Amino acid sequence: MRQIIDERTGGTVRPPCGAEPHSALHGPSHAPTMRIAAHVTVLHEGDPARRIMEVVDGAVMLSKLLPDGRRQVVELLGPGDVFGLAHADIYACSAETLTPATINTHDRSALERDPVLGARLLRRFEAQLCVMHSHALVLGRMSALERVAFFLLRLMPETMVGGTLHLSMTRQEIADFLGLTLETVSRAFSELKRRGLVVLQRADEVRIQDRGSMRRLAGAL
Amino acid sequence: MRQIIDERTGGTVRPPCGAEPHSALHGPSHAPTMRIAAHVTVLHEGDPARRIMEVVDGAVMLSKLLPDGRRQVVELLGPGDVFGLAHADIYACSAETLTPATINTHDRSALERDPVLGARLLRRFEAQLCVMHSHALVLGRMSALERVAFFLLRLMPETMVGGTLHLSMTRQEIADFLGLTLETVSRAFSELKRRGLVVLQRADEVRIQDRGSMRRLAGAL
DNA sequence: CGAGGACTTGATACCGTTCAATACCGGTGG
DNA sequence: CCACCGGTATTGAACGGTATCAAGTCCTCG
Repeated sequence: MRQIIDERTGGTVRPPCGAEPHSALHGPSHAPTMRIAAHVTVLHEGDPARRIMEVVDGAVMLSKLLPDGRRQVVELLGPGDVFGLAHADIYACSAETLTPATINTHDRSALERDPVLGARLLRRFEAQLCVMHSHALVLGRMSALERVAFFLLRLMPETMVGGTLHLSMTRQEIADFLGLTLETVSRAFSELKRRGLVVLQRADEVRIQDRGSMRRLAGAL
Repeated sequence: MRQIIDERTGGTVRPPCGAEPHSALHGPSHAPTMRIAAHVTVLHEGDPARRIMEVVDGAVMLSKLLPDGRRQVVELLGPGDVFGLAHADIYACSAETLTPATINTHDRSALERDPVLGARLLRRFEAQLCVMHSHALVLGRMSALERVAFFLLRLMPETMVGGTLHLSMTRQEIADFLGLTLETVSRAFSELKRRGLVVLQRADEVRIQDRGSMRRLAGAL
């Protein structure tokens, strides 16, 4: 059995589990904005789906569980990304903050009425669907080393060239995202380090040393 | 090296490769409907993305390639599903018909103007995104046998209980969808047959014998 | 009847998992 | 300040599932 839901609530209130997280800190009742600590589960897979959420700031991780406890992190979200999707009025994924996050929520009924919101979500869904397509390629066809290289490139935007990337995920979370075990992820990091493609200041601080080789490994992201 | 694009054009014209498939058989020029034979590549990954397509009838497969030829089938589409998505005005996937298909195309610019179309696409994108989430779970965390069981259940709707399912995909295509090799897919079919969960009239005609066991294998679809 | 393609099955190799031991890091209390 | 502790990460050894390589079979079509 595996530890699934991390309850290191960073000191902030947790929204009323699975029901309506209506803590209106800012904004009107139909689109409240919430400030949430890191490592808080915002949504539970299987709960009734009443709201759609938008990440304003911070990072959120969506995951799904198999009955026997195997977990897959299906999406990593940043500012602008949308979650709280549903099949048959049931949330399809759990959502957990990776960092402190600001989240905007909309009532699903508002979706029908607000065409501006609809247009924004449409663009965002298209982008997220494209990312999922790439991720299917990663999960279905790439080796462990390639997956980790891809992961790091994805987290390190072109802009920040020489910067140090802070990973806000544990090896286990990265493994669940990449369809590997934490040991294999760790070995892959060590191998990338050994080859001189990355430098690990600490376990959660990476600097990409040789971006060209990384790209080649990741199949040209 | 692998055979990637299947050119068994079933006798029908192939739309002008990658450019605007404007064969207006039915409907006005801004939303032409095309009738396309089986095994025709409608869209090429990397081509400029001008249009959004909707499957009216038939089955379409979306796939992505790695530089070295490895392929992943990222989505299987049926009536109502949408494809032709893009990052940076470039098609993110290739699209190939699995059966004869009827496809509706919309100019991307029409998307901005037509809120009814937008609302329909939004609902559909949400559904497809949910399916991709499940697929990530399949690719990242399931064994070969589980993947094939999941695949068959997904293709066999609840309604058709005792019916025979006709697979319009080769073992290679199924393998590329499930992140396996064709040999492993074949072995999985044989194993399901051996266990009495399915009956194979022919290689491409399956009957699900024991739906309960299949569900258990697939992790309750 | 023969040819080609798709599928099945077998033998072996390899990559990633599993199990286990050890190292590291931050925090707490002596 | 240091010893200790819990959680996380790294590393090693053995195992196993899937890929790979290679026949051989079945089906369809000419």
